[in-house]
Amino acid sequence: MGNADLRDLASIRDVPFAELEGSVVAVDAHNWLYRYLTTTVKWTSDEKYTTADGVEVANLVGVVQGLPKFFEHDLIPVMVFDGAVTDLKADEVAERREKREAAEERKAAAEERGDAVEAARLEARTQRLTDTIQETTRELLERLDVPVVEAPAEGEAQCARMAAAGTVDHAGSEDYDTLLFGAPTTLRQLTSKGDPELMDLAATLEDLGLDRQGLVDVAMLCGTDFNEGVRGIGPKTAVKAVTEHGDLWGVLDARDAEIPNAEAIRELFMDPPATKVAIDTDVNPDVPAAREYVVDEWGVAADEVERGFERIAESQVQTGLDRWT
DNA sequence: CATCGGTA
DNA sequence: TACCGATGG
Repeated sequence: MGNADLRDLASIRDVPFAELEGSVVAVDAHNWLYRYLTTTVKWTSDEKYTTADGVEVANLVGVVQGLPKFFEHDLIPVMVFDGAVTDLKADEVAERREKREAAEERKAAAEERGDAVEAARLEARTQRLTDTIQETTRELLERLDVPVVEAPAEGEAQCARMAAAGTVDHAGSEDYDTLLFGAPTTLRQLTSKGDPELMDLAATLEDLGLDRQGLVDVAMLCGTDFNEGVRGIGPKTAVKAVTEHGDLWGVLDARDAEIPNAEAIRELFMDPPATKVAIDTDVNPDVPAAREYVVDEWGVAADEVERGFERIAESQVQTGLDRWT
């Protein structure tokens, strides 16, 4: 499950926002939202982002605080939602559930002994995107006129294929799967401060002397979301081995190793389920409607979102003027 | 997910 | 060079 190994292999460089102006980015919505649910909620009380009915609304705050970054830099976000969980990922999902349950137990224990800080920290690990969260996020995005895409399966894959097809300029995600799914470029760190990072597929392949299939094979040897890696093989060894033995099968033969479902996983990375879509990039947020939804309909404290809405409105004025000059 | 200290 | 467990974000 360690695909952080890919960071060592990928060609990544910082790019100033100025170089990205006008770009359309297919953002993995789950990934993006998750950052806000773990960071925004983390150090605050549960009640603050929960309605009287116990409905989680931190996502709404996250969206309002997170989107201005795109608008202010003249980037057009396309939010891509996950579809069905891939069968192959069943193991991984089960593993996550176990981790989550373990974290929930520890959190309960922390609460028991009155350790609020520890409990809050663990809370972050037990968060997940409920149906309500997905639904209210979509409703808000609709009011902000942000394009939304439903992926047939992995959101990451859909983002990557949209980038590969030229439907968007870049994929946007914090992790590395988009590289394996074939995104020519992926923007990372769109949520944090400072300039984003651009992960470049062609440059990566050039550096490693591999083709895309070779890169997928390397990743599979190191371990991906869908398979355990081969014991004793890390990024360096994997590149050397694939170069030497030609492909995944050659390496597995030589080492007398096996990867369950290797054929299917390899195919999944090379040609993942994704749908062709057209994106309307003429985005005109209806800020009053969005504010009404968040504040009046869901009861989020106005001061939590006011600044975000202001920033969105201001950036619209800006780009509106730009269009006439 | 990133980083780190420590081990094999 | 890889693996592991811990930890902060």
